[in-house]
Amino acid sequence: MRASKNMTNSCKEEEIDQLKRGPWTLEEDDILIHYINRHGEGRWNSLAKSAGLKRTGKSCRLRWLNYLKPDIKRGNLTPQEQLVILELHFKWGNSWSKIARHLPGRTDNEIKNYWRTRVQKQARHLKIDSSSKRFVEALQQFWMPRLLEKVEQTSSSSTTSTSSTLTIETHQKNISPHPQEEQTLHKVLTPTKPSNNEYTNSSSNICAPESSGKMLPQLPEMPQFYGDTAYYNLSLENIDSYNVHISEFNMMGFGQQDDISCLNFPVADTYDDMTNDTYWNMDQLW
DNA sequence: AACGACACCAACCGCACGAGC
DNA sequence: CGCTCGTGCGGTTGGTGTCGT
Repeated sequence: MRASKNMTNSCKEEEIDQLKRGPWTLEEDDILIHYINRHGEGRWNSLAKSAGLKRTGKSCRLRWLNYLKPDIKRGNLTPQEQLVILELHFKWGNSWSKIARHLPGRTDNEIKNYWRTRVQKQARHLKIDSSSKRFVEALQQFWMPRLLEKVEQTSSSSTTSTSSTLTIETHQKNISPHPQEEQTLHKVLTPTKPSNNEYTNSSSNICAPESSGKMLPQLPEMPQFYGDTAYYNLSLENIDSYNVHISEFNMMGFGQQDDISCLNFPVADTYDDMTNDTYWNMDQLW
């Protein structure tokens, strides 16, 4: 009995020794794709054996889910996707797979990598603990507005894609004004400069919450244009937070829109160090 | 051109959990 | 009840490409 058990163990060890590790070859990919196309996913250990792959079931599963699956989206994360990641991370923390479910075609691994390489890098840069409230607030105050700006630029420059409707809500509260912060937030509210040089309040980019289309009372009638960027003559002394509703991202699978359509940006206390743009390496965001 | 530092990301690892026996 | 197996998850590692000196 013991002998047979030892034999089983040694056979298993031998099998494990023979298993291949490291990067997948094109041939292996091909085998896995064809096998799954014919037999479907699941039972990864037996799948690996039946397909003749000298890989663990785990390895096959990972390769399929993170790389080979047909609906996997490749390439850089869009500003929209980055916004969703940031917002959902505030909500759920490092639940990458949960976050990934809201980003069709993106894998938990990809999102995790994005967070670790890009977001945490900013934290290191700012010398703040990435899990700290301070960093979260910094992201909400300086990073997300820039992403929003990017989203807006993308949507306004694109004539064919579904436009992103950004809905910005303000709350009243006294906070100490900060000049640089002021400029940042002004730019969040930047509409695309109308081609005919006329700005109208009917701009669909900025409207009241709940998709009501009502204009924000805090927004001035006319922005000041400097180049292609419009700056509102808006005092931030009374603004406590933004709620940004992203109601029409051109992305699939937003069935649970209620969960994520409202991006809440509380404006925190002053950030003496972080308000300087040089602390934020925006080039690496997209 | 050579080298080191750094960034990115695919792949691996260990753990947890549920199902089935 | 305890064991094994399959699966999923988050954290970590290592290979590779890029950039600066």
